[in-house]
Amino acid sequence: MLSEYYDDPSFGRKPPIAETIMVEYSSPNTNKPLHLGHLRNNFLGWSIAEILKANGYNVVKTCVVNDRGIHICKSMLAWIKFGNGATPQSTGIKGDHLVGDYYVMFENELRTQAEPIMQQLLKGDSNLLTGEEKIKAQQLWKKLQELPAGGEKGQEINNELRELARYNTPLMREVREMLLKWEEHDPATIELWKKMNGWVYEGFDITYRRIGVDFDKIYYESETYLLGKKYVEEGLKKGIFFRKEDGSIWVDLSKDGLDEKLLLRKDGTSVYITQDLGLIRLKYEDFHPDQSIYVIGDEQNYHMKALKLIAMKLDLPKAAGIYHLGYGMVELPGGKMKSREGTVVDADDLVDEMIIEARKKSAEQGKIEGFTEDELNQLYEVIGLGGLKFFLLKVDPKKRMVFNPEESIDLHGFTATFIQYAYARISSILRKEYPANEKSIIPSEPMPSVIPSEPLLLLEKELILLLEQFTTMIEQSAREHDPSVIANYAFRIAQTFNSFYSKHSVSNAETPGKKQLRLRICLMTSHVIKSAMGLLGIQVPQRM
RNA sequence: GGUCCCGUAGCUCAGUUGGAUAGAGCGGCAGCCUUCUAAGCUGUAGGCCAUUGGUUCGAAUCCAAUCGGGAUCACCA
Repeated sequence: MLSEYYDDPSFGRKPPIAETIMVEYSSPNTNKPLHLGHLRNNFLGWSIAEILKANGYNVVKTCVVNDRGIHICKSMLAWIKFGNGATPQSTGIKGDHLVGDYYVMFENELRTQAEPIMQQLLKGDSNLLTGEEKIKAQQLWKKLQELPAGGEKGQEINNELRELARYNTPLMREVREMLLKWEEHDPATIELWKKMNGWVYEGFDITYRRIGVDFDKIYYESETYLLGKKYVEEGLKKGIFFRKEDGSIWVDLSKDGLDEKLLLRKDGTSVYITQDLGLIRLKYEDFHPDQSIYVIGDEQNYHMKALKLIAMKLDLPKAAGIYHLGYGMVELPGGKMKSREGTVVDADDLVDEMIIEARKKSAEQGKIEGFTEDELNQLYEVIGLGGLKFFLLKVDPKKRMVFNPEESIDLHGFTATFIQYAYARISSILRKEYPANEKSIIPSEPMPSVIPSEPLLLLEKELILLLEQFTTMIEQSAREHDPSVIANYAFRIAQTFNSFYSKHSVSNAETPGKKQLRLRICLMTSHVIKSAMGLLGIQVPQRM
């Protein structure tokens, strides 16, 4: 094994096969900047795509941007009301953040407007409401009177009342009007929508580039949200779906353990799942994927299960190849992230912080001699960003995880830095042995094939056995859709190498044969580390 | 209430196609830099694998129940 692959940077990867897999991930809304949860999604999606490529698949990375709907209208309305013509240029604020700021302003204003209505409702006075809502509010209020205060049920009703209050504010009325205008292609509304979305995309681009994430194809919901209706008609004809008295169209999934699911509103407009069905077809026409992986939070398990079932019932192409990679929420040590409490960790801020921290810690280490300013900046980027990616990818995607800021910037233990450090040490050895090849670290002349006469030492053997497993790991991580398999593996390699390194010398090996053997082990280890980390989207430095 | 996921060391996590003394990292304690980078290495303490019952020669792993945590069940997306 060693003599065959020691100098093969692509060791572990498989030859291409004629099978296409689409990986959909990231899929942001355009009313808010990216946050910590999105980072887990992005890193996961990107890494899974790489892992599948390493298994020989043809991979198409896609992103479905949710660029339309009431949420973006909220930002637009707040901008009209409070913006005074502010732009990213005039304020110096990154586009996605600027738009996000107006979204927050909208929510604040909404709360202010809803409060007096809520107070009225709580007094049992629902005269501010009309029709069905008035009746509903009265019913809710009566129920509330019968319940003990502070109970869970009471809280629920309270929330429903609050929803009613919010819904009936002038602000919500305005924003709904705006959405209607958008749907009627009102030129001014569309223009503003395009402008503000444009700002968001500029902002997203910067973030994506920075975190090293990209896509082969981007779909916009504004272009796809009307798709899928004809499949509903089709399903209706085939008798898979049914129509209720009010005209809405449903599918009964109770035989499959789910409930009835709405597919088309009574007014004939589509819902989330309708456009998803359309998108399946569109994706198929564009790329003919054999499998389609959706990287979406596990709170959508139910939705994705329903989507797949319906697609199978409709006999959409490759419906059986739909796979939902549902990942758990990222929580903070104090609990969930809540925008209301301002505990949302912004993606851009977090990346900045990680890099600053990398700089600080490097200075503490006192290891910055002999680097140019550019090299240092690049190194901090590699360490900071790598640390963040590794932290989010090292745990099983399916599980909820706790993001501890202090732990995430740690450079010791089960971290990217630990592995990067091992790589830098190997590079240092190889640099010394092959000074002419500092850049490539690959010797220009093949090493003489020396069959070691001495038996392998324990750590040499361990390391070789571990290296041999790389192919298996790549297979396993793809099969389980789990980059943490690779992260764990890379760590074990680095760990074993560090032990080996401190116990046995390479350049001053006991015999020339041993030296050749160890050089090969080193070379191969460095290739495997670089390759494994590459699958996670993490770079490794020659020196650090 | 129905469905689904989770519960392993003080903390964060591996291990779950059943197999030998349950593994890492952090944190604690004790050591190691005149030899290839100490962002490292070595040693040590710390666990009734939520609980109870079952299947089995054998269970952290499979089954059931219970307790605790979470998600979801919208004419929202």
